Amino acid sequence: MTTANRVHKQLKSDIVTCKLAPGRCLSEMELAKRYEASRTPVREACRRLEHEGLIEIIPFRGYFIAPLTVADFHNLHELQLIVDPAAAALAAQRANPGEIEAMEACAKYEYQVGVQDSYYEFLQNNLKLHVGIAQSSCNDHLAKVVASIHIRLMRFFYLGLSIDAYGPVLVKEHMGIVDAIKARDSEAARKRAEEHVSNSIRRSSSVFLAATEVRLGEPEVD
Amino acid sequence: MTTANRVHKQLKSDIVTCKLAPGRCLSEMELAKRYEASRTPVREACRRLEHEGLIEIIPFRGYFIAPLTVADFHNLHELQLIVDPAAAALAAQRANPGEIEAMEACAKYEYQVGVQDSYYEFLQNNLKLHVGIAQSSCNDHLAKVVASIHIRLMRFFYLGLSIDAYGPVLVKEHMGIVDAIKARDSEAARKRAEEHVSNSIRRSSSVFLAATEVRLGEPEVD
DNA sequence: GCGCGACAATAGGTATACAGAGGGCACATT
DNA sequence: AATGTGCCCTCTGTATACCTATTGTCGCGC
Repeated sequence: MTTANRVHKQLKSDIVTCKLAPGRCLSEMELAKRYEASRTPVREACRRLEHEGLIEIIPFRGYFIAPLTVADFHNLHELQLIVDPAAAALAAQRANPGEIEAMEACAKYEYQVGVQDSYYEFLQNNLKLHVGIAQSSCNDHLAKVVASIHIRLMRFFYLGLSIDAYGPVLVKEHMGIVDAIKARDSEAARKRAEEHVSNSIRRSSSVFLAATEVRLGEPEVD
Repeated sequence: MTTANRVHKQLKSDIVTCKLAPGRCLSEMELAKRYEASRTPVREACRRLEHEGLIEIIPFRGYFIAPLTVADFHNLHELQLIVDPAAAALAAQRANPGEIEAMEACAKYEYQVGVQDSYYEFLQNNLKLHVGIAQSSCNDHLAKVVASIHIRLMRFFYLGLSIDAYGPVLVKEHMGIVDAIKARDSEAARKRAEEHVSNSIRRSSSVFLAATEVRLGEPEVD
């Protein structure tokens, strides 16, 4: 593992989990100190994260943790609604038994309302499930797209925008998708994935609309 | 324009147009000389291209122009079949007059059979059309995905795998999509885009199957 | 008092020196 | 003669010094 890889991994984790607030401004030196490395690997990590949409770089100005906007939230969900159902349909045709088993394990995890750690654990499982389904499509390019979308959406989730008493419903929807894949029913998998994403959008938008874009995207005063 | 940007742009162009053969091995110094820069911006450009799927980096070993495989060709088209029709459908709802005008200009370009330069010109217009439609969807994330897919597919086209007497048919299909967008007919746009991609796959696969994966992915002996 | 311009401070961009990992070649041993 | 081991060379990864662009501030002039 090179230093650049390590910094990338740690920084990515800190951004996705919102330990580093959206909109916050950072300098290379600051990051170098934080992760105990020199500027070169930090730069490399940041460039990668820029491409992943987690950091914005303004030449000669600085690095900013990408703000979370209502538009992004909407567009990411719109895109998810396009690719996730398609991935589920392909997975139903191509997933191997081991992959299906892994999906089931992720799908049945339910968070305990009010317990933050279990919510974070749930988010990790949720990511693994969605990405796992996409990987089972045997299409790496599709899997990359799905993973990229989900990573960006997770930041909204980590901000607590979707913490709610939806636990049992989510498990039910997740299991429904996995069951369809297990049954090799391509169209059912597509339909259930589509409904799941639609429902997620509906569920989270009510919470999300309460939060103003300004609050989310605002640079941290520090 | 920074040096890194310039190198990225030039190198990308050289890879997409297959001036640098797929599978070819390159060193940082080699690239630095070729583009008259030092290693730092070359590294940055290469890392970006790695993320774009045009270069493969093996730690401590070297840089390779990403090989073209049958699997990639298939997977990219499969993904295109998922996102392109969706983008066209959204474009029909959201494109503004200026964008539609630009689409029409690209769509009507027809290459002259046998004239290589006109084929290359056609490919550029083809890229602009597909990406333009995606951008008209007003969903940046979707547009990025569409652009990424098309850039990778272009390498196959530049290898001459699809040079054929399909010119008039292509123009007709392209115009069909644009007309549907212009008429704000979302479902027609989706359907025509889907048919267009399907047809493209069918047309190119006959040519492509003749070329063996080995020949394409083989590292250049130099 | 307001505005324009120059300068200094800051921070990213680039070049380069240095270190460490991998592979290849040569020599020795079996 | 073949194989294994060890050294060396090359090329990537990292650190750092230097360059340059941007921005904010200070001062002068209108």
